[in-house]
Amino acid sequence: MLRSSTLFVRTLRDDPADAEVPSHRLLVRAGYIRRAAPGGYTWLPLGWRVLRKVEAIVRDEMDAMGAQEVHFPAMLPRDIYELTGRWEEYGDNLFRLKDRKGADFLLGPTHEEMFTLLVKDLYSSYKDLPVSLYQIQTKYRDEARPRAGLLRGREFLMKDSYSFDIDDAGLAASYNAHRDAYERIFTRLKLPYVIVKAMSGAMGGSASEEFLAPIEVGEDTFVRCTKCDYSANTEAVTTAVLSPDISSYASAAVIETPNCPTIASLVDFLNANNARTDRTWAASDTLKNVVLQLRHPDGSTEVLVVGVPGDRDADIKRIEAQVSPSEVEPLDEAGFAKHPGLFRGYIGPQVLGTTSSTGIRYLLDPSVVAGSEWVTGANVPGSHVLHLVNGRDFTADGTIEAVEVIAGDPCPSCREPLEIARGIEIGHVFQLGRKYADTLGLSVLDQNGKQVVVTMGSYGIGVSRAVASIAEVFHDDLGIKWPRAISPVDVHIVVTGKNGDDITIAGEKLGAELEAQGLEVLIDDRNGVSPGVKFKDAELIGIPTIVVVGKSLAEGNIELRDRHAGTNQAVPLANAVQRIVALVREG
RNA sequence: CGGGGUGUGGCGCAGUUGGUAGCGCGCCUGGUUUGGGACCAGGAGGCCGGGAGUUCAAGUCUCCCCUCCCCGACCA
Repeated sequence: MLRSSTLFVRTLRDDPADAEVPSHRLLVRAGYIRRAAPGGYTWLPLGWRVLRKVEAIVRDEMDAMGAQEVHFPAMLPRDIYELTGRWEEYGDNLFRLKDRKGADFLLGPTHEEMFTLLVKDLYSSYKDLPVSLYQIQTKYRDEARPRAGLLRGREFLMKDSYSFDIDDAGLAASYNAHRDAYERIFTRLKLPYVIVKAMSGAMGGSASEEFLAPIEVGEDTFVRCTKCDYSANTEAVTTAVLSPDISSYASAAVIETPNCPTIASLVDFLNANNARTDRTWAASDTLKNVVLQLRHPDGSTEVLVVGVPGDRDADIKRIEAQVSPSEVEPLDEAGFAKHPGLFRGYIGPQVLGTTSSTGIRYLLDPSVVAGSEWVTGANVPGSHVLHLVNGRDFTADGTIEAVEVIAGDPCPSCREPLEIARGIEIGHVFQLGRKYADTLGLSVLDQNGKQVVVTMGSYGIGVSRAVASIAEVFHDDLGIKWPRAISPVDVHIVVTGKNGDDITIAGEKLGAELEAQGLEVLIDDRNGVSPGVKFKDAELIGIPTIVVVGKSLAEGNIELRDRHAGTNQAVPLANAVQRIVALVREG
């Protein structure tokens, strides 16, 4: 039985000034964690219990799906990360250190290399596969900006697992097994989640999904459909292509548009000098050509123009995700100087494209559909062209998802409006493919005696982050409200008597009986502490079931308080054990 | 890494034109209290983020560095 009188904890009456988000504030205030270093936290007894319970659920489900637990060192030699180029690639985010001989080491930010090499070390036949391995490990990343307590630290606990298969079908099965296990884990943790499509980045084609807990203080932005179950990271959203709204089939016509370098000035000019009869001109009638510069990994650069509807902004991050590993930036003055054919504000698709006069690659956002009609630059200062039809008057080199996704955009799956929300990434499942196996030489003999490169998946759950996310979801103004499965104990008994009186004796006896039934009990046995203080502490600490043994004992009752529901009911002491045990067992 | 803010006992804060540090909570002792963060009395606890400087004298002024928080960049 944990006793408040001796438990190593101190609750704070005031919010710590440096904590902004609720989970950070409450975990510190209730005595679960203490900051020990920039981005590093000490787990106090109550917090450590919660962390271990989350860990236990993760372990239980990983074991149940057939993955096997291993454990690597956190401190790893440089040469292994040199093999995949990640010693350099990871940049400043990697914690590096030297041993006494001057040899380089790092603190592992993730362990793909180690797992790959371990399997290579031990296995060499298709008969050994598939296999899934995992560990629950402290990870180190020298984040540019640790924040929000446990939500983004520089040292954190993560479950990472890796699957190894002989072929794509096997990988898909391993991937789905992990995905299912993750759903069970987050369900048991009572952590709400949405599974969003994520970018698979440079490797291309591989499936990648993130588990996000929809919480406002989260760092990830995602969209979800208000009607169907579509959801995606904003970078990974695909545009719903609608049929073009063609109002006329007039021929393209160049008109003079002096002093109209921006979309707004152009629209105003058209409405004043070239009004249409059916409606007014709008920004969405115009085609905006955004000039970008790609910086390729080899250091070379390439100018790229992206065409988007004039009422929408281009989302550089989204574009970048599709051209990764190349980097994207707007073309600067010096860049424009090298392309005299481009007149800023008057650029039109007639001079764009790899086969055009400029030879500049030209891509269109999918919302610029074939057959749609636009007002756009005439490639002469002070002139625009009307009725330019995609496919009739110009073509592009292809499409790229380019516009900034906004609330109300149509869902790619059902066309209903999308909404935008924030979330915390609590899990990620990813079909890695053969990237690591290739570079590290992990292959096995197949049934024909031929070497086959193994295909891998990698899967992560932020364990310490999950603790914070749960506190983020389950709290109120008074404190935390733990879900039963991960509460530091099952029952919090508040005894409001004085040492040695009937109330204290009854409370102690109840605690012992509950413990005999296998429950974990915290009893507030502090002497001389007023009931108000004990109630406040109990609410702050947030054990889901609070049992008050106090003045109602005179009528033979105890009080059963439900921290989640906020209810308080009198229960005869004689039935207390049975009632409480039933409550805890039913979860 | 850029912008803004911040740093004074465990926690929250005050500290004037430079004069040698204070309040509330918490903690200790004694007493009175005991159903919603009690009261009285007496205590302990601070290199005022670090360093350098100006000055007879620096929490306070100057310079450099660091921390934490927020926004952005970054983030398997």
